[in-house]
Amino acid sequence: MGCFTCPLRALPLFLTHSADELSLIQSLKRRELRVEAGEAVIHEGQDGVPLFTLLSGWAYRYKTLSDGRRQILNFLQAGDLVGVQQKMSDAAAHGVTALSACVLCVFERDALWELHRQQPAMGFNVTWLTAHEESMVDENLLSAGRRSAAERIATLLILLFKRAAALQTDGGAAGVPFPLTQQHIADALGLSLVHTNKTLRLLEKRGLHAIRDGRLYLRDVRTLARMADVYGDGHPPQRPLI
Amino acid sequence: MGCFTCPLRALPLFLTHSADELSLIQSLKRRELRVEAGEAVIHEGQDGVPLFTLLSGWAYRYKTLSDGRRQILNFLQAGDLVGVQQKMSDAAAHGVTALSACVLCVFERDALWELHRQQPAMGFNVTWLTAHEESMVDENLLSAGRRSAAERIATLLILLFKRAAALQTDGGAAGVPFPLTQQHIADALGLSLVHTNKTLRLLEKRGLHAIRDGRLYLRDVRTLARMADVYGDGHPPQRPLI
DNA sequence: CGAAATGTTGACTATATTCAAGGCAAGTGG
DNA sequence: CCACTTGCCTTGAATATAGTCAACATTTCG
Repeated sequence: MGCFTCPLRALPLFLTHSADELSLIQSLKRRELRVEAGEAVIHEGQDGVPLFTLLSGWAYRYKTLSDGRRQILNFLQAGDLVGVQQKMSDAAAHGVTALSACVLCVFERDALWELHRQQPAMGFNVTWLTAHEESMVDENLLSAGRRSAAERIATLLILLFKRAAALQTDGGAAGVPFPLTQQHIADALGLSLVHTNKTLRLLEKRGLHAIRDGRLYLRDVRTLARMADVYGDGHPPQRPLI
Repeated sequence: MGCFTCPLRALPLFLTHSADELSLIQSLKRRELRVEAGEAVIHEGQDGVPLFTLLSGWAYRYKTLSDGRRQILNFLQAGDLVGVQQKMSDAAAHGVTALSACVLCVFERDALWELHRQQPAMGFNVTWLTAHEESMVDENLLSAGRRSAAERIATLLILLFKRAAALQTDGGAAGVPFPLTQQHIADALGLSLVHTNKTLRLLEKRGLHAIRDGRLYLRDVRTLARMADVYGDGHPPQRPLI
């Protein structure tokens, strides 16, 4: 699949790039990788990890403790860059696993450096995407550290919904795909599975949201947003796509 | 103060950069900024934030909820880049406050782009530092989400100690500076002040660490490391300094 | 010296975890 | 086609970790 005709780029969410930039990206692309739901994209502690861009599907980054406790760090959706941190790893890396069937664009080993070297604007975009992902982890840390269970769930639902809606043409009017199980939600929010279930049911009974057939519907965004205490009412800004 | 004679660069922790690279950094530097302990470097939500490098002292990044609950995202020490995320802000930004008296190097407004444009290697280093900071937030999220109070404190003490020790010539043999109050520890770990105090006293009574006169001493690194379940026994890798 | 910030401790409470049991839906093999 | 398994969701009861409240000690600093 050629980068020039990549359907993702057609979305208004993404910035347009010059022909030179697209050629560079195209030249660094090695292949596409398909993984099924539940399969690992990167194993925790693995090295020699290439750079990927997630073209479609959902995945998550996570870390585990030696006794098996798992923390999901953030969720990845189409357009997200995967594997930047592994290139800089000093401390233990994280794993990446597919939540749904995914297609990834696999870049060659030194793509990260070539992007910076050949097209500084693309290097800047890598920095942008990395800083942007960090700000999502920041938000999750605020949740895990300081929000109540209900607030955490409200925050997660709103933020995932917004991101997913920005990838759709209808803006989420008919809900968005939602491939997470309650176990994923629990692991992302630092809650137990049982407590996650009870809190989720509570919010649903109050008419704030619904999850059915693998789709998420927000029924009362106003109340959810008040609970979550997140700003950024409008649409997310345009972002680079590598 | 000239970048070529910057005392920080003399430390073995930092990579050496070429004369061209240093000249560029020097040319982007506008001034030095001194802030006292407790003063804000960046206010939450502020915009038009310049890029800084922390030359000496400690600071912290944080986010707050509207009712005042605060989460410290990570701690900043000499050599850390400050303000990268604000340049990319879509969601709410974070604040940065000095923990001790600090000296910061202030860069001009478009320094981030000039670094990428004029010296791709320096652009790559910005990406490196950003990804590295993200991995520290990842680790803190693992703590807040999945570790017990004692484990969280053990993790924080070890990681802060290692970073601070790498900036000293004695490697931390006589302890390291430790300008945090228990309130800061609590806010970083997602614990209450009271519980933080009790847990800290417990670990100290067991002979694992001591905090006296604003310095941290690790008395039993082995046990702390086992509690924390962090890998990375050796010294941190060399890192770029901008 | 007095005020304010920080640290310490006990008693009580609450939020969230653990344990246990069962339900439902989808997939598999006889 | 049906029994059986498996994964995910649901619920109640008992328990535990951590939070809140309150009081006081200690240190720092003007």
